[in-house]
Amino acid sequence: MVDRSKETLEEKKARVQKIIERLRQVYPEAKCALNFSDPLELLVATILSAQCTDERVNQVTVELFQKYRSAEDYARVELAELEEDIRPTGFFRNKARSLKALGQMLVTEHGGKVPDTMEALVKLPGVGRKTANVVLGNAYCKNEGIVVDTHVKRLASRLGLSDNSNPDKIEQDLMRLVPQEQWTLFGHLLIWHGRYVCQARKPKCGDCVIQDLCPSAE
DNA sequence: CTCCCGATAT
DNA sequence: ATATCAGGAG
Repeated sequence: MVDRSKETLEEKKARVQKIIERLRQVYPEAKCALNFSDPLELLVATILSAQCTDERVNQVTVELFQKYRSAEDYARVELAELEEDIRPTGFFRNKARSLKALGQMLVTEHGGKVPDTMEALVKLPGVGRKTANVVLGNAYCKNEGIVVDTHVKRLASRLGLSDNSNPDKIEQDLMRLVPQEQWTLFGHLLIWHGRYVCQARKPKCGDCVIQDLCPSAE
């Protein structure tokens, strides 16, 4: 199907455009699956989404966002109480510790608001480039990077778009292949496709619309 | 690299 | 039984 050994950079960029066009047709609704109504809610939901399905996060945040309406609310709450409020999302001790420290830092360093730059976001506790990219792309409509989560990591590898295993290096590889204005869209499309077709355990290559563009297709 | 967390799918 | 789920810190 795809002989990647003798594919030039330009050919690979063209293949990426075909991938984007096809996935756009299949997933016109692809967007952030986490429910939120402001940057703080999205930041919190994204931290909770680590090693947890979006569906479960959305269940927890219904009540969480009614109780915690500002950075101050996270900064003030007793750690044990916050742990119980987010327990079903897993890693609840680490996440609760991050959220409380995050709330405190937002209050002391950013006037209680979520910053809108990569530099400031990744300095926040529990926030790496993946989480920062989700907030920048979906709450602030900025294409400062590409979200590399478990789905994007897996699909970038299977599609032969990166040979690296480090998420930051994968992101750099992808940013060279995708025009900046498509960075956020690209992440959503790969995540949708990874969730429904190109699954981790048993990819449904028979149902895949980019099978002929994939060096790993069976 | 390991650890953190537990529900669900295979 | 084991792998996986919109990761990040030590």
